[in-house]
Amino acid sequence: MNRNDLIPIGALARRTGLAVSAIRYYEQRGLIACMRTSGNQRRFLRSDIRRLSFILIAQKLGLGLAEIERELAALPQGRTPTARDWARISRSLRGEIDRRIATLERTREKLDACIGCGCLSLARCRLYNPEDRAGVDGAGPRYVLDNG
Amino acid sequence: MNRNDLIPIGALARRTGLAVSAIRYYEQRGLIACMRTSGNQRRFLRSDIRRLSFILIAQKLGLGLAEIERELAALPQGRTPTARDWARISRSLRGEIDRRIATLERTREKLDACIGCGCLSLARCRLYNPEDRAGVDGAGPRYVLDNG
DNA sequence: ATGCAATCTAAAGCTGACTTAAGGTCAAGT
DNA sequence: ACTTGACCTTAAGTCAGCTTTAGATTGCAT
Repeated sequence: MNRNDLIPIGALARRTGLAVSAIRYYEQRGLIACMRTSGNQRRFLRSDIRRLSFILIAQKLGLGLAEIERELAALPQGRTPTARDWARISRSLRGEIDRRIATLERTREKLDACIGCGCLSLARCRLYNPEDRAGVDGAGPRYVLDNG
Repeated sequence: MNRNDLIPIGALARRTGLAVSAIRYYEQRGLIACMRTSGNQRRFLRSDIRRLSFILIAQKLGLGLAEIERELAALPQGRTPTARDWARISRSLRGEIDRRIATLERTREKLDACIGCGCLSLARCRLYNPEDRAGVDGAGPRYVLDNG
Protein backbone atom coordinates (compact mmCIF):
# COMPACT_ATOMS: atom_id res chain seq x y z
CA MET A 1 0.00 0.00 0.00
CA ASN A 2 1.66 3.12 -1.11
CA ARG A 3 0.48 6.65 -0.85
CA ASN A 4 -1.60 6.26 -4.01
CA ASP A 5 -4.02 4.06 -2.12
CA LEU A 6 -5.15 6.90 0.08
CA ILE A 7 -7.90 9.06 -1.30
CA PRO A 8 -9.59 12.15 0.10
CA ILE A 9 -13.27 12.21 0.90
CA GLY A 10 -14.29 14.13 -2.21
CA ALA A 11 -12.78 11.52 -4.50
CA LEU A 12 -14.56 8.77 -2.59
CA ALA A 13 -17.78 10.71 -2.95
CA ARG A 14 -17.35 11.02 -6.70
CA ARG A 15 -16.54 7.34 -7.10
CA THR A 16 -19.53 6.13 -5.11
CA GLY A 17 -22.07 8.77 -5.98
CA LEU A 18 -22.54 9.54 -2.30
CA ALA A 19 -22.51 13.02 -0.86
CA VAL A 20 -19.46 13.99 1.14
CA SER A 21 -21.71 14.64 4.10
CA ALA A 22 -23.14 11.13 3.86
CA ILE A 23 -19.67 9.60 3.99
CA ARG A 24 -18.79 11.65 7.03
CA TYR A 25 -22.03 10.49 8.58
CA TYR A 26 -21.17 6.86 7.91
CA GLU A 27 -17.78 7.37 9.46
CA GLN A 28 -19.40 8.88 12.51
CA ARG A 29 -21.73 5.88 12.68
CA GLY A 30 -18.71 3.61 12.52
CA LEU A 31 -19.57 2.02 9.18
CA ILE A 32 -16.31 3.09 7.65
CA ALA A 33 -12.94 4.16 9.01
CA CYS A 34 -10.17 6.43 7.78
CA MET A 35 -6.76 7.89 8.50
CA ARG A 36 -5.98 11.55 8.91
CA THR A 37 -3.35 13.71 7.32
CA SER A 38 -1.15 15.91 9.47
CA GLY A 39 -3.66 18.65 8.71
CA ASN A 40 -6.55 16.51 9.99
CA GLN A 41 -8.10 15.73 6.64
CA ARG A 42 -9.57 12.27 6.09
CA ARG A 43 -7.81 9.78 3.87
CA PHE A 44 -9.61 6.62 2.84
CA LEU A 45 -8.42 3.39 1.32
CA ARG A 46 -9.39 2.69 -2.25
CA SER A 47 -11.07 -0.45 -1.02
CA ASP A 48 -13.54 1.71 0.85
CA ILE A 49 -15.22 2.36 -2.49
CA ARG A 50 -16.14 -1.28 -2.37
CA ARG A 51 -17.20 -1.09 1.24
CA LEU A 52 -19.49 1.82 0.51
CA SER A 53 -20.87 0.02 -2.52
CA PHE A 54 -21.79 -2.84 -0.28
CA ILE A 55 -23.60 -0.44 2.01
CA LEU A 56 -25.48 1.04 -0.94
CA ILE A 57 -26.60 -2.33 -2.23
CA ALA A 58 -27.70 -3.51 1.18
CA GLN A 59 -29.62 -0.29 1.67
CA LYS A 60 -31.30 -0.77 -1.64
CA LEU A 61 -32.46 -4.13 -0.41
CA GLY A 62 -34.13 -2.38 2.46
CA LEU A 63 -31.67 -2.94 5.28
CA GLY A 64 -31.19 -0.18 7.79
CA LEU A 65 -27.74 1.13 8.68
CA ALA A 66 -27.86 -0.70 11.99
CA GLU A 67 -28.38 -4.03 10.25
CA ILE A 68 -25.68 -3.25 7.73
CA GLU A 69 -23.41 -2.39 10.58
CA ARG A 70 -24.07 -5.81 12.04
CA GLU A 71 -23.29 -7.56 8.76
CA LEU A 72 -20.04 -5.66 8.39
CA ALA A 73 -19.13 -6.21 12.01
CA ALA A 74 -19.55 -9.95 11.51
CA LEU A 75 -16.61 -9.93 9.14
CA PRO A 76 -13.28 -10.91 10.66
CA GLN A 77 -11.31 -7.81 11.62
CA GLY A 78 -14.19 -5.72 10.36
CA ARG A 79 -12.49 -5.83 7.00
CA THR A 80 -13.94 -4.80 3.67
CA PRO A 81 -15.89 -7.72 2.25
CA THR A 82 -13.96 -10.06 -0.04
CA ALA A 83 -15.60 -12.03 -2.83
CA ARG A 84 -16.11 -14.91 -0.41
CA ASP A 85 -17.70 -12.71 2.25
CA TRP A 86 -19.81 -11.12 -0.42
CA ALA A 87 -21.16 -14.46 -1.55
CA ARG A 88 -22.15 -15.33 1.99
CA ILE A 89 -23.73 -11.98 2.73
CA SER A 90 -25.52 -11.73 -0.57
CA ARG A 91 -27.08 -15.11 -0.01
CA SER A 92 -28.49 -13.73 3.21
CA LEU A 93 -29.70 -10.65 1.38
CA ARG A 94 -31.36 -12.96 -1.09
CA GLY A 95 -33.33 -14.45 1.75
CA GLU A 96 -34.41 -10.95 2.68
CA ILE A 97 -35.62 -10.28 -0.86
CA ASP A 98 -37.45 -13.58 -0.93
CA ARG A 99 -39.28 -12.71 2.27
CA ARG A 100 -40.27 -9.33 0.92
CA ILE A 101 -41.60 -10.76 -2.29
CA ALA A 102 -43.52 -13.39 -0.38
CA THR A 103 -45.08 -10.73 1.85
CA LEU A 104 -46.11 -8.66 -1.11
CA GLU A 105 -47.60 -11.67 -2.84
CA ARG A 106 -49.67 -12.52 0.20
CA THR A 107 -50.86 -8.96 0.38
CA ARG A 108 -51.78 -9.06 -3.27
CA GLU A 109 -53.84 -12.18 -2.76
CA LYS A 110 -55.72 -10.60 0.10
CA LEU A 111 -56.26 -7.50 -1.94
CA ASP A 112 -57.69 -9.57 -4.77
CA ALA A 113 -60.10 -11.20 -2.36
CA CYS A 114 -60.97 -7.76 -1.12
CA ILE A 115 -61.63 -6.40 -4.60
CA GLY A 116 -63.98 -9.30 -5.02
CA CYS A 117 -65.98 -8.68 -1.88
CA GLY A 118 -65.66 -4.94 -1.48
CA CYS A 119 -66.51 -5.43 2.15
CA LEU A 120 -64.30 -2.97 3.95
CA SER A 121 -65.54 -4.63 7.08
CA LEU A 122 -63.25 -4.26 10.01
CA ALA A 123 -64.53 -7.45 11.50
CA ARG A 124 -63.88 -9.56 8.48
CA CYS A 125 -61.43 -7.91 6.11
CA ARG A 126 -58.31 -10.00 5.81
CA LEU A 127 -56.28 -6.96 4.88
CA TYR A 128 -57.06 -5.18 8.05
CA ASN A 129 -56.30 -6.89 11.27
CA PRO A 130 -55.78 -4.57 14.21
CA GLU A 131 -53.88 -7.30 16.05
CA ASP A 132 -51.08 -6.93 13.53
CA ARG A 133 -50.23 -3.58 14.86
CA ALA A 134 -50.53 -4.32 18.54
CA GLY A 135 -47.32 -3.97 20.45
CA VAL A 136 -45.67 -1.56 18.07
CA ASP A 137 -44.91 1.31 20.36
CA GLY A 138 -42.62 4.26 20.68
CA ALA A 139 -42.11 7.24 18.45
CA GLY A 140 -40.94 7.34 14.89
CA PRO A 141 -42.14 6.11 11.53
CA ARG A 142 -44.23 2.96 11.35
CA TYR A 143 -43.28 0.26 8.94
CA VAL A 144 -46.63 -1.40 8.71
CA LEU A 145 -45.94 -3.25 5.50
CA ASP A 146 -43.74 -5.72 7.32
CA ASN A 147 -46.38 -8.04 8.61
CA GLY A 148 -47.77 -10.66 6.37
CA MET B 1 -78.72 10.17 11.64
CA ASN B 2 -79.62 10.27 15.29
CA ARG B 3 -77.40 10.97 18.20
CA ASN B 4 -76.19 7.38 18.31
CA ASP B 5 -74.27 7.98 15.14
CA LEU B 6 -71.89 10.38 16.83
CA ILE B 7 -69.02 8.80 18.69
CA PRO B 8 -66.23 10.33 20.77
CA ILE B 9 -62.61 9.96 19.83
CA GLY B 10 -61.82 7.26 22.35
CA ALA B 11 -64.50 4.99 20.94
CA LEU B 12 -63.18 5.54 17.44
CA ALA B 13 -59.71 4.70 18.68
CA ARG B 14 -60.90 1.46 20.23
CA ARG B 15 -62.80 0.47 17.13
CA THR B 16 -59.89 1.05 14.77
CA GLY B 17 -56.95 0.14 16.97
CA LEU B 18 -55.47 3.57 16.41
CA ALA B 19 -54.13 5.77 19.20
CA VAL B 20 -56.24 8.77 20.08
CA SER B 21 -53.27 10.96 19.27
CA ALA B 22 -53.04 9.43 15.81
CA ILE B 23 -56.67 10.23 15.08
CA ARG B 24 -56.19 13.81 16.19
CA TYR B 25 -53.17 13.94 13.93
CA TYR B 26 -55.19 12.70 10.98
CA GLU B 27 -57.81 15.30 11.67
CA GLN B 28 -55.16 17.98 11.74
CA ARG B 29 -53.83 16.66 8.43
CA GLY B 30 -57.33 16.89 7.01
CA LEU B 31 -57.77 13.16 6.42
CA ILE B 32 -60.83 13.02 8.60
CA ALA B 33 -63.35 15.55 9.87
CA CYS B 34 -65.56 15.85 12.93
CA MET B 35 -68.14 17.92 14.78
CA ARG B 36 -67.74 19.41 18.21
CA THR B 37 -69.94 19.21 21.27
CA SER B 38 -70.85 22.34 23.17
CA GLY B 39 -67.91 21.48 25.42
CA ASN B 40 -65.56 21.35 22.41
CA GLN B 41 -65.11 17.61 22.37
CA ARG B 42 -64.83 15.85 19.02
CA ARG B 43 -67.69 13.75 17.77
CA PHE B 44 -67.17 11.49 14.77
CA LEU B 45 -69.55 9.68 12.51
CA ARG B 46 -69.68 5.92 12.77
CA SER B 47 -68.72 5.77 9.13
CA ASP B 48 -65.39 7.28 10.03
CA ILE B 49 -64.40 3.87 11.35
CA ARG B 50 -64.53 2.78 7.76
CA ARG B 51 -62.68 5.82 6.55
CA LEU B 52 -59.89 5.17 9.02
CA SER B 53 -59.81 1.52 8.04
CA PHE B 54 -59.26 2.58 4.49
CA ILE B 55 -56.36 4.73 5.61
CA LEU B 56 -54.87 1.83 7.57
CA ILE B 57 -55.12 -0.57 4.68
CA ALA B 58 -53.64 1.89 2.23
CA GLN B 59 -50.79 2.55 4.65
CA LYS B 60 -50.18 -1.12 4.95
CA LEU B 61 -49.75 -1.23 1.21
CA GLY B 62 -47.01 1.32 1.56
CA LEU B 63 -48.79 4.55 0.64
CA GLY B 64 -47.90 7.70 2.49
CA LEU B 65 -50.53 9.92 4.07
CA ALA B 66 -50.16 12.46 1.27
CA GLU B 67 -51.02 9.85 -1.35
CA ILE B 68 -53.90 8.57 0.71
CA GLU B 69 -55.12 12.11 1.04
CA ARG B 70 -55.11 12.35 -2.74
CA GLU B 71 -57.06 9.13 -3.14
CA LEU B 72 -59.66 10.27 -0.64
CA ALA B 73 -59.86 13.70 -2.19
CA ALA B 74 -60.57 12.10 -5.56
CA LEU B 75 -63.83 10.73 -4.22
CA PRO B 76 -66.91 12.79 -5.02
CA GLN B 77 -67.73 15.12 -2.11
CA GLY B 78 -64.71 13.76 -0.31
CA ARG B 79 -67.01 11.09 1.05
CA THR B 80 -66.00 7.95 2.86
CA PRO B 81 -65.22 5.26 0.31
CA THR B 82 -68.06 2.95 -0.61
CA ALA B 83 -67.55 -0.60 -1.78
CA ARG B 84 -67.51 0.63 -5.35
CA ASP B 85 -64.88 3.29 -4.65
CA TRP B 86 -62.91 0.75 -2.76
CA ALA B 87 -62.85 -1.64 -5.69
CA ARG B 88 -61.55 1.08 -7.97
CA ILE B 89 -58.91 2.25 -5.55
CA SER B 90 -57.74 -1.20 -4.59
CA ARG B 91 -57.23 -2.06 -8.22
CA SER B 92 -54.86 0.86 -8.43
CA LEU B 93 -53.11 -0.30 -5.28
CA ARG B 94 -52.71 -3.67 -6.90
CA GLY B 95 -50.75 -2.08 -9.72
CA GLU B 96 -48.45 -0.58 -7.13
CA ILE B 97 -47.86 -3.96 -5.54
CA ASP B 98 -47.16 -5.51 -8.93
CA ARG B 99 -44.53 -2.91 -9.65
CA ARG B 100 -42.85 -3.48 -6.32
CA ILE B 101 -42.72 -7.21 -6.84
CA ALA B 102 -41.29 -6.78 -10.33
CA THR B 103 -38.55 -4.50 -9.03
CA LEU B 104 -37.61 -6.92 -6.31
CA GLU B 105 -37.54 -9.80 -8.75
CA ARG B 106 -35.18 -7.94 -11.05
CA THR B 107 -32.93 -7.18 -8.11
CA ARG B 108 -32.98 -10.80 -7.08
CA GLU B 109 -31.91 -11.90 -10.55
CA LYS B 110 -28.99 -9.54 -10.50
CA LEU B 111 -28.06 -10.66 -7.04
CA ASP B 112 -28.12 -14.27 -8.18
CA ALA B 113 -25.75 -13.44 -11.00
CA CYS B 114 -23.58 -11.72 -8.45
CA ILE B 115 -23.55 -14.67 -6.09
CA GLY B 116 -22.49 -16.79 -9.03
CA CYS B 117 -19.51 -14.69 -9.92
CA GLY B 118 -18.65 -13.33 -6.51
CA CYS B 119 -16.95 -10.56 -8.36
CA LEU B 120 -17.86 -7.49 -6.39
CA SER B 121 -16.27 -5.83 -9.33
CA LEU B 122 -17.38 -2.31 -9.78
CA ALA B 123 -16.62 -2.54 -13.46
CA ARG B 124 -18.79 -5.54 -14.16
CA CYS B 125 -21.29 -6.11 -11.37
CA ARG B 126 -24.82 -5.95 -12.66
CA LEU B 127 -25.98 -4.63 -9.33
CA TYR B 128 -24.21 -1.42 -10.10
CA ASN B 129 -24.90 1.02 -12.80
CA PRO B 130 -21.48 1.57 -14.33
CA GLU B 131 -22.87 4.46 -16.27
CA ASP B 132 -20.62 7.43 -16.12
CA ARG B 133 -22.34 10.71 -15.55
CA ALA B 134 -21.74 12.33 -18.89
CA GLY B 135 -19.26 15.14 -19.00
CA VAL B 136 -18.41 15.20 -15.32
CA ASP B 137 -14.69 15.75 -15.14
CA GLY B 138 -12.03 13.61 -13.63
CA ALA B 139 -10.72 10.15 -14.32
CA GLY B 140 -12.60 7.01 -13.46
CA PRO B 141 -16.22 6.08 -13.70
CA ARG B 142 -18.84 6.91 -11.13
CA TYR B 143 -20.55 3.89 -9.77
CA VAL B 144 -24.10 4.65 -9.02
CA LEU B 145 -26.70 2.11 -8.06
CA ASP B 146 -29.08 1.02 -10.72
CA ASN B 147 -32.64 1.92 -9.99
CA GLY B 148 -34.06 -0.92 -11.99
C1' DA C 1 3.13 34.30 -1.69
C1' DT C 2 -1.37 34.07 -2.83
C1' DG C 3 -5.70 32.46 -4.12
C1' DC C 4 -9.26 29.40 -3.86
C1' DA C 5 -11.31 24.93 -3.80
C1' DA C 6 -11.51 21.24 -0.70
C1' DT C 7 -11.76 20.05 3.79
C1' DC C 8 -12.65 20.44 8.84
C1' DT C 9 -16.02 20.64 13.19
C1' DA C 10 -20.25 21.12 15.72
C1' DA C 11 -24.75 21.91 15.78
C1' DA C 12 -29.04 22.55 13.84
C1' DG C 13 -32.56 21.38 10.30
C1' DC C 14 -35.40 18.24 7.42
C1' DT C 15 -39.25 14.55 6.29
C1' DG C 16 -42.89 11.35 7.90
C1' DA C 17 -45.89 9.78 11.10
C1' DC C 18 -46.66 10.11 15.03
C1' DT C 19 -46.08 10.26 20.59
C1' DT C 20 -45.31 12.59 24.89
C1' DA C 21 -45.64 16.36 28.00
C1' DA C 22 -47.80 19.96 30.40
C1' DG C 23 -51.62 22.09 32.03
C1' DG C 24 -56.42 22.67 31.77
C1' DT C 25 -61.64 21.21 30.95
C1' DC C 26 -65.69 18.14 30.69
C1' DA C 27 -68.94 14.41 32.02
C1' DA C 28 -70.49 10.91 34.88
C1' DG C 29 -70.79 8.28 39.13
C1' DT C 30 -71.11 8.37 44.26
C1' DA D 1 -69.33 18.13 46.33
C1' DC D 2 -65.87 15.29 44.79
C1' DT D 3 -63.32 12.21 42.21
C1' DT D 4 -62.08 9.90 38.21
C1' DG D 5 -61.36 9.33 33.58
C1' DA D 6 -61.95 10.96 29.03
C1' DC D 7 -61.05 14.85 26.61
C1' DC D 8 -58.94 19.51 25.11
C1' DT D 9 -54.68 22.42 23.13
C1' DT D 10 -50.02 23.59 21.97
C1' DA D 11 -45.44 22.49 21.78
C1' DA D 12 -41.78 19.70 21.77
C1' DG D 13 -39.66 15.04 21.22
C1' DT D 14 -38.66 10.69 18.48
C1' DC D 15 -36.33 7.97 14.85
C1' DA D 16 -33.75 7.29 10.48
C1' DG D 17 -30.70 9.04 7.42
C1' DC D 18 -29.05 12.36 6.07
C1' DT D 19 -28.24 17.77 4.58
C1' DT D 20 -27.35 22.48 5.71
C1' DT D 21 -25.13 26.15 7.95
C1' DA D 22 -21.33 28.75 9.70
C1' DG D 23 -16.99 29.67 10.48
C1' DA D 24 -12.18 27.93 10.50
C1' DT D 25 -8.30 25.41 8.20
C1' DT D 26 -5.65 22.87 4.62
C1' DG D 27 -3.50 21.85 0.38
C1' DC D 28 -2.43 22.45 -4.27
C1' DA D 29 -1.48 25.41 -8.17
C1' DT D 30 0.17 29.61 -9.99
